[in-house]
Amino acid sequence: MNDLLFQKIKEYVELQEEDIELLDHYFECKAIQKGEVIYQEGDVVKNAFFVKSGLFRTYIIDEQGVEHILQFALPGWWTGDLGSFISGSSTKFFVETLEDSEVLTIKKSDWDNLLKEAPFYLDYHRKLLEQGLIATQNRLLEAYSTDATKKYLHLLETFPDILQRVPQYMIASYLGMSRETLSRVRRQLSNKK
Amino acid sequence: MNDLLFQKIKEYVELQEEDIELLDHYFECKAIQKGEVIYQEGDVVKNAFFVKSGLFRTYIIDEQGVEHILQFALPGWWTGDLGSFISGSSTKFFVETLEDSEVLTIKKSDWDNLLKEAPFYLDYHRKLLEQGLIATQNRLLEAYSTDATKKYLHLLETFPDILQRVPQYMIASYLGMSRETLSRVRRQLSNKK
DNA sequence: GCTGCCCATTGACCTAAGTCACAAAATGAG
DNA sequence: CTCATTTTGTGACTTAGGTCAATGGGCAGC
Repeated sequence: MNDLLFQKIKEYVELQEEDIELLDHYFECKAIQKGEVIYQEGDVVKNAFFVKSGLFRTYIIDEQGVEHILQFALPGWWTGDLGSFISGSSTKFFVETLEDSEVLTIKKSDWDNLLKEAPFYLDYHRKLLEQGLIATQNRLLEAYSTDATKKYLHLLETFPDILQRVPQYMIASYLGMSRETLSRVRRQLSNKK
Repeated sequence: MNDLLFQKIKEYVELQEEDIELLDHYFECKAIQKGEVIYQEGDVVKNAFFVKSGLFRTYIIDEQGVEHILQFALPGWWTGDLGSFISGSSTKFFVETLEDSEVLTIKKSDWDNLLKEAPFYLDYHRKLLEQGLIATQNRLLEAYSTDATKKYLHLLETFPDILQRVPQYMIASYLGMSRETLSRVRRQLSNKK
């Protein structure tokens, strides 16, 4: 069942019985194996993905061939590429599972219907966007005003368990530093204790 | 009149005659002098601001007392602090005019009414949030994957006129570099030509 | 036409983080 | 259990960009 989705939506808006039926109608559950790349650079993203279980990463490969991780998506989060999904342009991102995962997917046309038909969904989506924008702004400020150690400590506070689930070099990429730097940050922190 | 607001909304959704009347009813025009700080750290942001003319900056002051500019707002843009406005929490930001400006303001309760009563407005706001989130994600990736020269060149492409209107040290802050670095980047670029 | 102030430039030096290269763990497949 | 692959740790060195301090230019107010 799609309990997690309902629960997450309820954090923002009220849900009636018929709303739940509508969601059940539109969303499809799908299992995805660890290591699968569900979208890559050049693709047009035609589905939205709600993570039901497992873990995803979204990353870009720059001109020098270096990966930069934009997002990890844990259960209850959305993943994909909003820009490509909305506009139909091709994406610059790669979206990949880091663990065996389950997602709820909805295709673009159904998504648009849902937004049109279901005010509660529009409202939920809007509030989610607001939160997403605020969070991304904060990350941008962190990128500009904070050194490597503080970025790492801040991540530990906000996602204490991510370290257990993701290799360090991906954490480093997410934080915008080299894996060597993260390794040294960790050593310094453990020496201090 | 509020033509610019109508025009910007029309970029995303259709507007009927009665919608325009509704907007006229809710929004108030206000002139703000150059150099005025309309919100500062600790305030609760109680209005949304649509820039009709002039120029704003939104910045933060970090623990070391250094300013970091998050946004310049040109005519047709919104400014303020979304997080504080939505949640009623106090803001970490300073919002300041860089030129004599005019804004359309709307207070929180009216904003909420508008979202409730006017589907077109909800839709407009949603699409604006989507664009904002995409743009901020791109800036974050740029911060992590691009050197000082490329960041500057990219800004020149996207806002060719901003340089004429804003002191260089603010551009540097917006780009996440020191004013000295920006100065050297500019010298190198002019030497190359 | 002065006087001050703000801003940009420049040089000298410093430092955080990146890069490279290699070694040591850890993980996982058979 | 073993071998291969992935991931992490470390040292030596490089580098982009930051910091500090001094200089000079532009322009507003008088």
